[in-house]
Amino acid sequence: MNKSWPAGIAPFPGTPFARRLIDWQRHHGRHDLPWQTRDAYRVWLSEIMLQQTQVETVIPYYARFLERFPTLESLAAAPVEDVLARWSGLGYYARARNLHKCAQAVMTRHGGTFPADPTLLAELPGIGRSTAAAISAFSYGTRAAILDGNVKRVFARAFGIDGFPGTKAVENALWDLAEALLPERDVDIYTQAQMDLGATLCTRGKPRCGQCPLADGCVALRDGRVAELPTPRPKKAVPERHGRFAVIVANGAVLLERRPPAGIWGGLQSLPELPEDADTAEWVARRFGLTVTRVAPLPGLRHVFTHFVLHLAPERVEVAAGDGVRDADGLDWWPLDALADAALPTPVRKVLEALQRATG
DNA sequence: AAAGCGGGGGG
DNA sequence: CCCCCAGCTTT
Repeated sequence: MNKSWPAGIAPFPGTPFARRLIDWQRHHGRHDLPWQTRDAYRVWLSEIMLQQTQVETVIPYYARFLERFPTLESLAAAPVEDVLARWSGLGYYARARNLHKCAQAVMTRHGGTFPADPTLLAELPGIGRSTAAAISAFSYGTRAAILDGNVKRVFARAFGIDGFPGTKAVENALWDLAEALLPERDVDIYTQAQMDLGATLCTRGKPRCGQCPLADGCVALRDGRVAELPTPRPKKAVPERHGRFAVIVANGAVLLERRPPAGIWGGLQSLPELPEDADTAEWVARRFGLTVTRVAPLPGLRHVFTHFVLHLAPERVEVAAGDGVRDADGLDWWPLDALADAALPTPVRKVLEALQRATG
């Protein structure tokens, strides 16, 4: 309340910033997104899915997820494997593991109801300061500031804020601004307006400044700096890694191995990873107690992560029918026609779907 | 091919 | 606390 206006930042001329956004939202914002309810469970689910992921991508996942987990109770009671299976393809799978933990925490700590206080929300797994504010504003009308990528971009341009928003100093300045600009009322509309303005007008490339309600006060537009703000992340070289994966097939099923709970593709089902120098047939025979009848390379795949590039080299391994697998913990023979139900990362899904198409 | 997108956890 | 990590889509 009554936060002091940040130093060196000029207020918007005439109509205040928040008023402009709220007025704009009523006519030009999005009002028909499937999670625009006051149901905190649905709001929370959407906000977690929307972390690092755009609206259009989220919509089908959101629908399929709610179909399987219609209530907080059903989600909390489900095995984490089922949660990961419905998350498969969305990426950042720690979000799904935290989502599941969070559902259980809300059941035990809060009696099955999400708290309205953003501070309490932010103590739950997977919910940080911005997500907590969004959930409480949308679900309960709480007066709390968000600061997501859209807001950072709008602020950086509108107020001419230099510096990469990932650095502590710039981020602190943006949070101060977010708090100072927060309106007294209609915070839910204001919050949606910031997201919608950033997603539909003040986009990264080709922003539509001609339609922007902030145009007459926008520092970046005035100074011809729209294209250079916000300041981009400093570039860094990404290392390359190589991985060999065994595609062990028998009787129309493939052997999947659950990955360790943390790290890349944590908790997901994947293909067994071959050691760099191992002889494929020998390693598969020893590791799984299977009799290998044939090994053949499959087309490789280049998969780009933010911090490294992974070259996947899959090898098709045929084994004698009727062989059982030794050390069955975390291992599953998965029918190729049931891949839709598997908790697979996208590149592994690609490899297996190509194989399924090839073998019919 | 490069950049964008919130939060968790380790050093 | 700061730095690194994670996976997909869009441009």
